[in-house]
Amino acid sequence: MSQKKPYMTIAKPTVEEDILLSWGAAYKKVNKGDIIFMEGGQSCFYYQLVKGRVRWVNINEDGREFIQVMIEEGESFGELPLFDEMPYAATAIADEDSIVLRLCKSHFHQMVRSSYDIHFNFTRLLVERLRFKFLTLKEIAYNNPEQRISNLLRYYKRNTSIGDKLVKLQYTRQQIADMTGLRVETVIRTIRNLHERGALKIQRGKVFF
Amino acid sequence: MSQKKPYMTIAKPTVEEDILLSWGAAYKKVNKGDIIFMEGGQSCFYYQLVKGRVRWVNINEDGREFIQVMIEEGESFGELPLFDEMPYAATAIADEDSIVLRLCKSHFHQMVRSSYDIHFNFTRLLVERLRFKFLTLKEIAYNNPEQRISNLLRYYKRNTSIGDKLVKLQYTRQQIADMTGLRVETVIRTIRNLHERGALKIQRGKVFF
DNA sequence: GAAAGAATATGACCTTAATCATATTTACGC
DNA sequence: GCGTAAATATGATTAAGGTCATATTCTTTC
Repeated sequence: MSQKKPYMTIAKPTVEEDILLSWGAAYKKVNKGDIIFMEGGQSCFYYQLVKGRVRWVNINEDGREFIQVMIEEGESFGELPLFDEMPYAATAIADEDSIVLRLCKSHFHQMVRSSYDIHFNFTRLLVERLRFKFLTLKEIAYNNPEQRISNLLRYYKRNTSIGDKLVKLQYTRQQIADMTGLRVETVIRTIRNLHERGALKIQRGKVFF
Repeated sequence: MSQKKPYMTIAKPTVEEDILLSWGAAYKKVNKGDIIFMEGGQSCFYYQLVKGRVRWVNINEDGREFIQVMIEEGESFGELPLFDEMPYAATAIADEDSIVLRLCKSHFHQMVRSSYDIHFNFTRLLVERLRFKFLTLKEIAYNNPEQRISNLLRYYKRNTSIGDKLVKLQYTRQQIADMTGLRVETVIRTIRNLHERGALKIQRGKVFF
């Protein structure tokens, strides 16, 4: 039950907690389902996830979500507007009860200016995110559901496990669908197929690979 | 004929030419179709486009291209590996005869370290590219061909023209297809429809809007 | 451990864009 | 201006994934 969750960590803790605190950041508790900020809104804060999980999504007219990034512990989010003064590109929603660190915009800018290393970490983070987008985009543009899902899983595993021991997927089929632009049913069917062909294992609905 | 081309400029000149030159950058001529660097390869240089156009693409097993970014004059490209030491995420091909500025990796790092503003410009560029990826991804994931294409055109126009005077699209149908993950025929048909409904104009095959 | 609510599963049918084939128009070199 | 290559156009057919409806299994809570 209280097993260590194998998180999908795209980046290491962006900024050390104590550094953020020294610049005046404050902890904030958010409940599952809470909206932290909204697509199109103006930005006032830098956010970093301390505990929990946040999904960073676009929501279309029919209420369908597209998950742009799953934010895991230690990762920053909502930093785009802090660098280009544009509105938020997507909405941040707590995927589970979470704790975030929040630093106001002006202090954030001072902090970035104060240290090459901190600044470089952000540059690096953006590069990693961009790389992931390059990958996702070519997947979605050219591959069939099976390849899209397989490659997402491969990526997940690479960022989640050491060695090649079995990993339990921490996403629902719906979330996979929302990350790949497919429908739940298609994801379910595809994962079933992969299971039948031995490419992964389904145990009580959960995916292991 | 020699009209000023309304380029799609996602970013302003990333680094001023004379600054690059002072750090030891050298001009290099490339012919239309030349490969500047290849996906998966190791990176040795920073590149910036002086003249012409470069497409930055993933190519799949069947030889189909997916255009990740169209690089316009003044923009940098291939900088991802310089920040994260990973291989190139895509292949850069000269879309027309072009001139690039090339700066070796170590000098690039010194340059970035030397000036907060130069560093910040890169951060900003990455943010803009990331924003564009967010946009493209949600388009591709959730919209039909018509919306994908319309939104691409809208984005093109915003980055290309001042005011709302008519713009001539500088992309072929094939390139639109390679940017949206659709097929040429679909793009052709969709643009025809848009033309029929008065959303844009086709004159001798060229698109104006 | 029973009930309620998520999440997963599965079948039948339908729609949309891909595919393939071929024609026409436009651009370009000499 | 003629010939060739590239780009655009259009019809017929197909297949892949979406849609809808419903069932089953798993998880959580009291």
